[in-house]
Amino acid sequence: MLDKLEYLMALSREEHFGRAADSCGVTQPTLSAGIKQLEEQLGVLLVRRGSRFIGFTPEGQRTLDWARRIVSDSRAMRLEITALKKGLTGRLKIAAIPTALAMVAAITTPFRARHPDVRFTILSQTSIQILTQLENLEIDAGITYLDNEPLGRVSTVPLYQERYQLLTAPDAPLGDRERVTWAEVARVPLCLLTPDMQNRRIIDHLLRSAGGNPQPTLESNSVVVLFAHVRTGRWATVMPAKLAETLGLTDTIRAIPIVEPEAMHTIGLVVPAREPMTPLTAALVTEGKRVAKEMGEA
Amino acid sequence: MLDKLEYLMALSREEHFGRAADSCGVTQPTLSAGIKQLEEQLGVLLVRRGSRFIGFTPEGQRTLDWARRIVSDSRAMRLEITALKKGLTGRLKIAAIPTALAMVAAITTPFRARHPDVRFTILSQTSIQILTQLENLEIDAGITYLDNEPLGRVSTVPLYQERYQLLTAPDAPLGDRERVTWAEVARVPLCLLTPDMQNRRIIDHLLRSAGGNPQPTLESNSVVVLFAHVRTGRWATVMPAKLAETLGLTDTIRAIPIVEPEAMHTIGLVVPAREPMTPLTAALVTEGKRVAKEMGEA
DNA sequence: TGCAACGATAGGATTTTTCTATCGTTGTTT
DNA sequence: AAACAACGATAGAAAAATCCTATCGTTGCA
Repeated sequence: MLDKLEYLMALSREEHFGRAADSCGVTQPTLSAGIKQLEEQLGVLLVRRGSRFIGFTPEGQRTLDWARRIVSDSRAMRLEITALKKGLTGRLKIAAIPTALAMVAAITTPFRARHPDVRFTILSQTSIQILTQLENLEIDAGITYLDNEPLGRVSTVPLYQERYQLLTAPDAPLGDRERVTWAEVARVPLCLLTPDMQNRRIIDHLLRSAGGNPQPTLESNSVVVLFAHVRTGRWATVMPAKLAETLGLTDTIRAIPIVEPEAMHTIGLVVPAREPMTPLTAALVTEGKRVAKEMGEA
Repeated sequence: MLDKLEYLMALSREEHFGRAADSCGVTQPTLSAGIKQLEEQLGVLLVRRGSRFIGFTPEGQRTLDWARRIVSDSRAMRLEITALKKGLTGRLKIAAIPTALAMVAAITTPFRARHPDVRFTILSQTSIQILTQLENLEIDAGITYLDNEPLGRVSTVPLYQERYQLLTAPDAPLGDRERVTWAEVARVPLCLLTPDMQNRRIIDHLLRSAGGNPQPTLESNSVVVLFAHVRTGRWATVMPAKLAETLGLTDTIRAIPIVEPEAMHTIGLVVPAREPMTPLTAALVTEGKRVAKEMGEA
C-alpha cells in the first residue's frame, strides 16, 4: 500500500510510467500494476491515460495529496525513532538557487558542528524546480526567494535580503563610480544567468523598468561561469552583494551598489509544511533561524 | 507496513498479543512477527515483554502516535475518495454515554434525511471507554461530557447542558414539590447507574456535597433498567432533564428540578482531531452544530 | 509439583509481488 | 503511405512475503 502511494508520487513528478518506475527501482509493469491496484482499491480512475500519461483525474489529484502526506509521515516516523536512539543522523538534501549557493555554507557549517553525523547533498536548481521537488519530497529543504512566486504548502525562514551590485573592473566603463543607476547599468554589456533563473528575470525586470533592453553578452546557468569571466576583469555582471563577498570577488573587482530603485528580495529557507517536522528538518530550521539572526545583526 | 502499524494499535488497546491478533483477524504468531518486524525496521525495541505484555518503550509509545496518525490518514483517504465518487456512504460508529443515548436520535435522524446511504452503529459506553476507543480509532465519534475528564487530541462540538431532575411518583415522598434540594434528594432511596459511569460519579459528588451518603437501592449500567423501574411508580431516580423528556417519562412521573446547586454539565460530540476530517465525520460535525443551535434556541 | 496462560519459534502452504517478454496503439519520420 | 519508435498494458513464470498450524519455553499460581 505505502509503496503504491510512492508509485503515484513518482508518477506525478516524472509524468511517465517508465521513468517513474525507474525512479522507484522497479520495472514499468510493476508500477503500472501498482497504480491499477490503487485504482481498484479506491474504486476510482486516478490517472488519465491515452496511449501515454496524460494527467491525473480530480480523484487522482486528491489521492496524490493524501499520498504525499502519508508517505512523508511514515518516513518521518522512521527518522524520528532512529533519531531517538542514536541522535541526529542521515542525509539532508538541500536545493538552492544559484545566487544563494555560496550562502549554504553559512548554514551547513554550524549545523555540522552541532550534528557531526549528518551528511549533506546540495543541489543547484531553479526556484521553480525547488518548489516542485519540495512538493514531491525529493528534497528536504530549499533556499530560494520568499517574496516572489507563490509558495505551496511550505514553512519558511527568512535568511537575508538580496541586494544588487554591478561587478566590474576599475578601469571599465562606470568602474570609477560610487553608485550607479539601473538605467546606467542597462547600457553596459553584461554576463547574466539564463532566463529560466528567477534572478535573471528579476534583473531583466529592473533593467526594463529603467528603460533598458537586456541583451547580455554572455549567459550561463551557473554562477561559476559568471564568476570566472568577471574575474578576468574584462566582463561585468550584476550579482547579489552577499554572493560577491562570499566568493571573494570584491578583492580584485569593484562592487558598485545599484540604486534607483534600490531593489531587495528576501531569500530564505523553505521546508515542507508538516507537523511535526522530521528531526533533521527541525534542526535545520533551528539552524536557519540562528543564522538569520546573526546575519541580521551583522 | 500499514497492517503492522494496525497491529501495534491493536496491541495498545488489548494489551495482550492473543486478543490483539484476534481483533485484527490474524493469528497470534502473525501479530508477534509483525511487531518484531516493525522493531527490526526501526532498529528499536517497541514493546516491553517479560513472558507477557508489559507495556511500550518510549520509542514504542512514539511509534504508536505515528501509527495512529498514519493509519487514520490512510483510512480517511479511502473514505474521501469513494465519497467523491458516490456521495456519502459507509457506516458511522458512534458511542454515547447512557444518559445521552436517547439524544443520539436528534442527530442521526436529520443526518439520515440528508445522507440516506449512511448507516449507523450506536454503542452505549462509559465516558472513559469512549475516549480510549476514539484514540484507537475504534469509533468515529463519541457523545459524552465535555467539561470533566481531560479529553485527548480531539475536536468537540457542545450539544446541550445536562440538568438534573428527581423523577418520582406524585404520591411518593417529595412527589408534590415544585423543586427539591440535593440535600433532600440524598435522603430518598434511589435507582442510579453503576459507579463506573461518570453520571453516577457526578451525582454522587453532588449528593455528598449536600451532606448525603449515596446508597442507591438499585444500580444498573443501563438506563433502560432505571427507566423500567421508575415507570412502575415505586422507584425514584435522578436523571438529566433531556433524557426524561425524550423517553416520555414525564407523562406519568413527576420530574422535579433539583437545586442548590443547580448543577449543569456540558454534553457534546467528540471526534478525533484530524485535519482534514473524514467526509463522514465532517458531515456529522456539521449536523452536530446544527442540532446544537436548534436546541440552544428551543 | 503440576497446571494454565502467554508469547516465541519452526516449518510448510498460500498468497502476493515482481520480473521478463511481448503485444497493441499512437504519433512521427522517411 | 509505410516503417519506426515510444509508451503503456498484458501474460506467464519465478521469487518473495505472508500467514497458518503445531509446538516449545517461561512464568505465575494453585
